[in-house]
Parts: sequence; structure tokens; C-alpha cells
Amino acid sequence: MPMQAPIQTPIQISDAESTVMDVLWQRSPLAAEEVVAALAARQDWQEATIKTLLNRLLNKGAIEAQKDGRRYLYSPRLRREDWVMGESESLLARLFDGRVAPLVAHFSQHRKLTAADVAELRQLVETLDEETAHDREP
Amino acid sequence: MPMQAPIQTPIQISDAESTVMDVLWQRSPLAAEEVVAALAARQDWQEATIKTLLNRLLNKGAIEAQKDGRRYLYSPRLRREDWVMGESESLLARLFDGRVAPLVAHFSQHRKLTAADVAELRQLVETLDEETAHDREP
DNA sequence: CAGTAGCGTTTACGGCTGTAATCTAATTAC
DNA sequence: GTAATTAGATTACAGCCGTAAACGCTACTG
Repeated sequence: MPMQAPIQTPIQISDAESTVMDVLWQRSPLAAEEVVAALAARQDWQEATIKTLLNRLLNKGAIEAQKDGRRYLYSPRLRREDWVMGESESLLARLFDGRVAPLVAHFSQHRKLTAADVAELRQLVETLDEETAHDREP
Repeated sequence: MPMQAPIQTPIQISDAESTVMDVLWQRSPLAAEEVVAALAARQDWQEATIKTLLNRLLNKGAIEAQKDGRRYLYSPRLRREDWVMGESESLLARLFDGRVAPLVAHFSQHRKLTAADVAELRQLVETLDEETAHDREP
């Protein structure tokens, strides 16, 4: 029996699908009914819609299903971190020459950075600078 | 005669369409033929494809056309900056709670920041801090 | 044992996308 | 002035997406 191959074609998740993934990323494995329940608050979707999305995610290999009696329990196969990174890199590549700094600069130029943002960024940069220094003089 | 209304429904640009927009953002107004010429290098598209995209962009109101003899000259109506900001904010909202810093943190955690990135970010943050200081003590 | 309820599977359908080919009206070329 | 070229407009068509409804099988229920 061939082993489950690792994800290679970076799985493409649609917007609606990612909403379902969010639920499973939060907690899994879940039965379809539980996913429906979890989404009832946020989305105004019919149960059928969610079933469709679960199925599409299954076909795409983004989630997997293990039998539990007469039903299935679903779990993510795609990790949220990986998906987030993929989406982010794609955006940066398309809009900012693939780099992070230009994005931050763009937000700054349009005054979209709050004081909290700046503080957080400074903290981050300081930490990173230390690490770099470490690399230079171990 | 009513004035051309400002863009309100944040125009949705598809991937292929944005490639055409890129040409017009670079230089405009341009005739369709010039757009085709500009894209010949990068894209392996038939002329018809580009005409379709120009038409769709027209219908969406992302570009405008002014008559020039027997043909049209196309110009962006949507500014690149606005589009970039829209796309970026949409991604941040969906993945990073709408804030920039968590995105940077995510890249940092996955070691996707080069030394150059960090340097650039530090520079940015310093500048921003100065501005903030100015605000505090004018 | 037959009907009902529950769960997953299949089908539906209109809109957007990628990718063109075809049509039509105007224009330029013999 | 009739033919060929050209520019834009219309039509095409498959695949993905949002949003479901309908179908079919299995398991209780009376």
C-alpha cells in the first residue's frame, strides 16, 4: 500500500473553503455535523453547502476523513501555517517583489500603521538584530 | 451630464487582468496593440486574449478608453496604489487579524527574512519612531 | 419488516476566469 | 469601387466557486 504522498501541488483553497478549514484548524477531528454547528454562528450557510465544501476539500487533499461508525471525522491535512505562508508569499511575489519590507513601507506611506503596530515591529526588529549579531559573533 | 462617479465597489481584478493593468500602470494611455506588444515578451497570450481582458477591465471600470481615430487608447482608472492596498488589507484581514506586525512575525518565525529585509525593516521602524516622537513633542 | 431519519455522494446552476476564435464595421489598398 | 486588413465586439467553452437541492444507502423505530 503506497504511503500518503506529501503535499506537493500547493493546494489551492478557495475563500469559502478556508472558512471551513478554520474550524478544523481550531479543533479536529470533527464530524460534519460539528463543523456545521461551529459555523452556524458565523456563516449563514445551509448544511448542504458545508457538506459540499468538506467534499471539495477532501478531493483537493486539504483534509482527510477517518471512519467513525456510520460517519466520518475530518482533520486538516494541510497545516494552517503552511497555507498562510503560501498565501502570503504569493501576495508578496505579485505585489511587492517578493519581499516583506516594501509591504510594510507601503502601509507606512499610507498611514495604515498604528502606534501599536510600530511598537510591535520595533520589538521584532530588535529581536532579529540580536539574533543576527549572535550569528556574527557566536 | 453626471460626473464620473468615484470608484466605490472596490473593483475586483483577476490575476490575468492584473497583468494587463501592470502594463497600463507602467505607461498610459496605450492602444491595444501596444499593450499586446508590451506583453509579448512576458506572456504567451494570443492577441485575442488580451483584447478580452481589456474589455473586461473596461466593463469593470478599472480602465477607461478614449477614442483616437479608429481605435482606442486605454488608461487605468484604478490606481495601482489603491489596488495594492486593497489586496494587502484583504490578505491581512483574512490571515493576520488585519495587522501588519503578525505577518512580519510569521515570516520571521519561518526564517523567511533575509539580512537585507531585517536591515530595511529596522530603518523603517527608526524613521517611524522619529515621526512618532515628533508627534509627541512638536 | 417497512418506513424514517441521518450521513455522505451526486447533480445543479449561474457567475467569474483563462484562453481564444469568430463576427462585424470601418479603413486602407489595389 | 471592390477586396483585404484591422480594431473592437460578440460568442465560446471548460474549470473553479458559491450556494444549494436531490439522491441513495445504512441504521434505527415502531
